[in-house]
Amino acid sequence: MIDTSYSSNDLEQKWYAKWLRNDCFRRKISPPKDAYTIVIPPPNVTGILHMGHILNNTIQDVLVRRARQKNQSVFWIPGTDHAGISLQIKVEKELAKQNKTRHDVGREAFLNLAREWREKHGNIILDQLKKLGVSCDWSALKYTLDSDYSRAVLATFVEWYRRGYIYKGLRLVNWCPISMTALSDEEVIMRQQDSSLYYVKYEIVEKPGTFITVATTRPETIMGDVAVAVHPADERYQDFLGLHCWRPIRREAIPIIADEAVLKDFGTGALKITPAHDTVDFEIGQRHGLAAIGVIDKNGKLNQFAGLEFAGMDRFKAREKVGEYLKKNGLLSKKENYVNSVGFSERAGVPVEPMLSEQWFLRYPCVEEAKWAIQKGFIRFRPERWEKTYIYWLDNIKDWCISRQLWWGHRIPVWYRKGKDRSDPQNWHVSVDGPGDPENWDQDEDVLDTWFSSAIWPLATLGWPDKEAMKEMGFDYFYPTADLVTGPDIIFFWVARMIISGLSLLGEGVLSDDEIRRRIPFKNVYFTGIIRDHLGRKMSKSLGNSPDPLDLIEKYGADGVRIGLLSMAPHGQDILFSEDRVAQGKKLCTKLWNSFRFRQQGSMEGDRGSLAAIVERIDSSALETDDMAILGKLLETMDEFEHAMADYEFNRALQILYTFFWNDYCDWYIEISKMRANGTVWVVHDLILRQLLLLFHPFIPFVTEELWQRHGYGEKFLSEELLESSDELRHKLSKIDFGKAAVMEEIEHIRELVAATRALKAQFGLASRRDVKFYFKADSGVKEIIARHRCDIKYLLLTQFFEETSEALELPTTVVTLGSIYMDTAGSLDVIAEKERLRRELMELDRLIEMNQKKLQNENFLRRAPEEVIAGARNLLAENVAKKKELEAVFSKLSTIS
RNA sequence: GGGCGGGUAGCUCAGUUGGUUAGAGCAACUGGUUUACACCCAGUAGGUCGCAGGUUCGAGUCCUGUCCCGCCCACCA
Repeated sequence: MIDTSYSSNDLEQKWYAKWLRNDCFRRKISPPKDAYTIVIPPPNVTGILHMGHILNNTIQDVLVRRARQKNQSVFWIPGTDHAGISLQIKVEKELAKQNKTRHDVGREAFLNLAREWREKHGNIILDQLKKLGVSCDWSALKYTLDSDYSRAVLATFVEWYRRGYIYKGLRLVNWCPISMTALSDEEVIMRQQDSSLYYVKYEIVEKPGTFITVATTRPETIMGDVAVAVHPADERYQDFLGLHCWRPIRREAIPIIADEAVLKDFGTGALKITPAHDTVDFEIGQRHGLAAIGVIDKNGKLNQFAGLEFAGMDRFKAREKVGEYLKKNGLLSKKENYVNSVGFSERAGVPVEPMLSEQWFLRYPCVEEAKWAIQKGFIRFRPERWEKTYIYWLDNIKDWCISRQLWWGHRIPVWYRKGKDRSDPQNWHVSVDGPGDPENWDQDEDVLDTWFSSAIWPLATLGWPDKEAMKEMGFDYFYPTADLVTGPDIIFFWVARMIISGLSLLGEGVLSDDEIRRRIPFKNVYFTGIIRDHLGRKMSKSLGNSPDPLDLIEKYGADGVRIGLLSMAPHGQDILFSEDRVAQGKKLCTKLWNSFRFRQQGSMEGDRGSLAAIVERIDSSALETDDMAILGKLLETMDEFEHAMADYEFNRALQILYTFFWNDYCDWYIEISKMRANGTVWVVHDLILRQLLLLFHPFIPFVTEELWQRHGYGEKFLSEELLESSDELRHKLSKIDFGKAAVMEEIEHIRELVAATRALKAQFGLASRRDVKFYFKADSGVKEIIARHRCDIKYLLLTQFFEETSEALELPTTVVTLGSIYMDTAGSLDVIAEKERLRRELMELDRLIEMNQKKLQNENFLRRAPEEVIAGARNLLAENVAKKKELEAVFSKLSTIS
């Protein structure tokens, strides 16, 4: 006999190693089987495993394992992402400890340090994933800086450049003064901030002594002002249009212009125009042919154009100083507290500086097709609502700044002819391999945004664009992938861009629907929720509110963690983490383990090496209603389970399995089988347990594999076993006639009877153990049913005495569908208390009866409600009336006693 | 400012297209070493389904309004 519990860690390590050794997760290009592909969202090499990864990868593993069970040819592609800025910052911090910057060591040495770091730490997260049991094909492991992957990234750049989607331009970009690089709009997060609104007076040149006042939150950029703008229809300022005013610092005359973009009712209605440091101003400047004067440098400090007094000063310090300066000179009419939104750098956590800078941009290709793919349902989002977010983004899409002033990443494959004008495309060389005479060229210093490389993840992991590699990886077979599992926070960063890349890069020309279907990178996107702590806060390192997943795995087993997390993950909703749920997951595994201990009580003889063998052993003539009911329930459970899984509702699917396993199988069927441990019963157990292992396996792969092997269910690994659908199983069990005896209903009634009687006993404060006598009164047709189950009933009620009576007894009673039960408390009946109990129950019955009567007297209801609803109401009424009659009979007898 | 999601038992959540008496787990309480499991079994209690209207024979479910909580987007400087 096995132990009452098991060591999850030993068992999990053992099976994972065995699965790998036997290539269980290896892809096989095997048409005509359907392919089922998932690309893992590549975790950052700088990251450590957190609860989000656990949830995300558990879901993928469930999908993938279930696809294998359905005889699909599975390919789950793992990999990691080089994490551009994030890793670069890490290495720079290391250098800073030695008081060095990356420039001190130089590009090559720096890259070597980064590579070393990645060698050392980069694969930790993969090992952690393995602990979780993920069944990726590790032979296909990809890293975004692998040489073939890098070539794919560069090829993408070159191709889009060739087609005119990539261009270099002088634009206002989001500049991070800490990381010293440009950022995309998506990497800027808006935050509310307490700041001040300065009202600054600009003197009119043509009317000395007259002022126009502007309101600004950024006085430190005044030195870059090139105009003051008002709304063309603003009556207050009509007289000033065409005039000039003095820039208050670095005094110079600047024009007063009119532009529609100015809001009349904000501040004073007059706006200072600083094209070099504000997006609106930049556009206004463009419209009016104004110059742009940059007064802030790349490091966030003011430059010489800010004037000697402020040059070299940090921008926030300068804000204060300029404020003081203005006040001193009587140019500050007021300063008020103000809350506004400021764009912050996602990584560095400081406000980004809008800055004029020459960068590479991508004008997104295939934007309309990318919308179409969703609108036509070629790609489906779950939950669907995210489609709106996606479409909205595409509708408002802006060109993507793809160059980064970093070293760690894919270096932009553009070379400039030495000594020539870099801004002239005539002097450019753009190719994957570079020019043949490299000595005459300088390569662009910048690298590409990490997300640029992530955008081709589903393509490049399958070998694209190398024809040979694509063939070897089975591109044509495995692409498009089936499901993508990720968080909605990266719809723009990643999901949308992958869709665009797929659509654009797998060919040119106008896309037909069929062509779109061929090119999309995935057919379904499942968006997980965000995991929060019990207070609803996002889990994060800085808050320290995230449990270490490895600790959880240590404590509850990977199986427990997986199932616990899934059970608290409602469809696409945020998840409040609770360790209790994980503990519950572990409990389920232990319970499953123990149900097999029970099975071992019986004879282990008989072939259970296959479903056919087990079915063969079933002697259908020996089956009793209990057996048929549990088998029927199994089929019903499988039906519901399949539906839930098809809808990606994992927690519901689990709940369905859980209820069947725990309540129907363990609490009921196992209990009653103790009364009749014969061969037939054990075969039924074998069948149920086999199916349970298969059904649970995608969720808890380890413990199910262990039990599968221990009980000799087959030659193969459970991980490689197919699972027949409920219909197929129903067909295989066709020799059993579930329909003829309404067996499930019969068992339901018996269960109701037992539960009600137990409750009756408990209500009288009688110890479960105490043997009490019971009588039952039932109609003639029903007596047989009770008689058939008398043995079970007696066992479950822990009584020696359960006999028929033909009339109502003056004893505590409960009325169920099959009849009335009376409990003989052996003279210790508290008549008063019992009458009180009955009175309360009768009141409740009266309420229900009245409700139903009213309903059934309503002509509209009778006319309009569907028949089965009316029939249901009638039944209910009849039942309750009968019940009331029974209880009243007892009640009146009790009355005569007292 | 626009959009989305949520408000159901003390807690975390289920509740298909409106239809029998609104469910589960956890926590609480009561009783149990019943020959798989105390990581267990049996039972009890706990809800005016955020609020107000409306549609309907019938509303947790549909409509309108409203109040909270959370998220995303947005150039009021």
